[in-house]
Amino acid sequence: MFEAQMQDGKIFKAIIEAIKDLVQDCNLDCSEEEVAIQSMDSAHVSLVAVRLSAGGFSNYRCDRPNSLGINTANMSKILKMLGKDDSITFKAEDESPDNLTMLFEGGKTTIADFDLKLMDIEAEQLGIPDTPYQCTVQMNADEFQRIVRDLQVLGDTCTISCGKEGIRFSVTGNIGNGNILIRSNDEQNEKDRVTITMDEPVELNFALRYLNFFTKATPLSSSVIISMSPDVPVVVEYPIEDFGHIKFYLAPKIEED
Amino acid sequence: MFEAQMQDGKIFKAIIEAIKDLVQDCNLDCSEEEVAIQSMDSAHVSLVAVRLSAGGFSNYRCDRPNSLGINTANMSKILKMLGKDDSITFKAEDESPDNLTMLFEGGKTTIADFDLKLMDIEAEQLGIPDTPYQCTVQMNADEFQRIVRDLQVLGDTCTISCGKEGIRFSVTGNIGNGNILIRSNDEQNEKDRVTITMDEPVELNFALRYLNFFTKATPLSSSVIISMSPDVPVVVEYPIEDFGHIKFYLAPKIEED
DNA sequence: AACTGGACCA
DNA sequence: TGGTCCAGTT
Repeated sequence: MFEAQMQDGKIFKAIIEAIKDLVQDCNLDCSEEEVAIQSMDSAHVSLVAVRLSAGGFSNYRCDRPNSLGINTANMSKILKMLGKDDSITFKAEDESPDNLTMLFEGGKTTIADFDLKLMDIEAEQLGIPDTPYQCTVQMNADEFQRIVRDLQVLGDTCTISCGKEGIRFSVTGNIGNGNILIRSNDEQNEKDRVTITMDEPVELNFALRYLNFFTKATPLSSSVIISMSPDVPVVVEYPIEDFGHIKFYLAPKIEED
Repeated sequence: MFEAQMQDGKIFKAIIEAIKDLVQDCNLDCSEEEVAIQSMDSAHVSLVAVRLSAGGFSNYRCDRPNSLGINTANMSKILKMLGKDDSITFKAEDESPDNLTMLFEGGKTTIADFDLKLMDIEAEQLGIPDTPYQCTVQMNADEFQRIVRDLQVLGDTCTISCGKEGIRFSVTGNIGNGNILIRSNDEQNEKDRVTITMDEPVELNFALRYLNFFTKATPLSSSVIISMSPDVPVVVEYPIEDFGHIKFYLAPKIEED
């Protein structure tokens, strides 16, 4: 038996909205410690990893590790029916369940329950090396979203350079070039603070198209954490309060000479 | 001579908006007691019945019963010009009038009047049995609208089950199943109150497409009254304060075996 | 599917 | 008056 209640259901809704453009089908990997999602996007370019630790749920029980294969578009359709302040209770059988049952509870009078048909999804095992990164930047998530959206009008590829003084986003395109520099600072209010932790400067190129997909997770977090090392995928992480995080991985473009 | 003034013209506008997707042409049946509309929808699947009692109008005079055949789309176009707080005064001749004249009066300075061309519409007489129903549920109209809209993503057919404890809306579809249960209650504020009056439980299937058409009448009323008996059409009624009601009838789908 | 404008609600 | 939600549009 798997059963877990999330008080603030819109967190789960936001997660599904954040990944559904990248990932068609994925497993909810439920264990005693967490509900996790790990999946390459449909084009096998980027990777999504979600962690919802058991401690964030108000009730959590998972007798046996289990993978629940969902179609994200269908899940999204059902979550459209989630009320403003509804909680979600997830339920599934232990042995190869056919359905994931979700209870939406809000006002006292209304209870909605939905069965989402599950599917078998082969779990490609994805080794994510947990190595330290050469540069890590924490900044406002809305600002990151705006930068990535804005720069897309100039070109497809964004150069992200991280040094002590700050992080720079640069695009070279037909109509012109652009540079946005975010300076490291120590603002009073956490929202505007920009924190940089680094050993050596790093400069890497990325496809703006994918960075834009990642920023669909912006509603989940006030800040975003960008981690880079030479020649390895960048990590774009949105912490999810009480639960864990959603992380996106994207390999750098190789410099064309 | 027929002449009637409706202080709050947007009630009539809302009625036309509510029925114009179902009914192309219909008669305004004017008598000493009321203005009534009765019509099957174009596909002859459902039935609309409106009653506006003479008492709701601020001036009412109907010398002779008369049927004014209108095209709802054209009526809607004229009503688009109704001002925010305008009253409407309807005027028509007794003997087979060619036009229905409508006066829109709001601020003291502006008066608009429009003549809508009338047409002859054969009045198919529609016997609506006025039998008591086995289950009657009164609930919030907005909530009913939301449920019917939401469930449409899961499938075409909705099972409505009414029992003592509440009313349940269920849909079975390809991507999964859904159940929304509204519990009978005795809320303080009338808006959230759910009242169930019943002899025996009833369970019937309906086309969500039509239930959705009916909810176009939601702006007319804070609550909706759903009445069901086995094997007869459901009645979805929106009371219209001071005037009467708009009722929709829809035959249940026969269980496929 | 994303964006937009419009409507309703707080 | 601003925010949110929904429907229509590209």
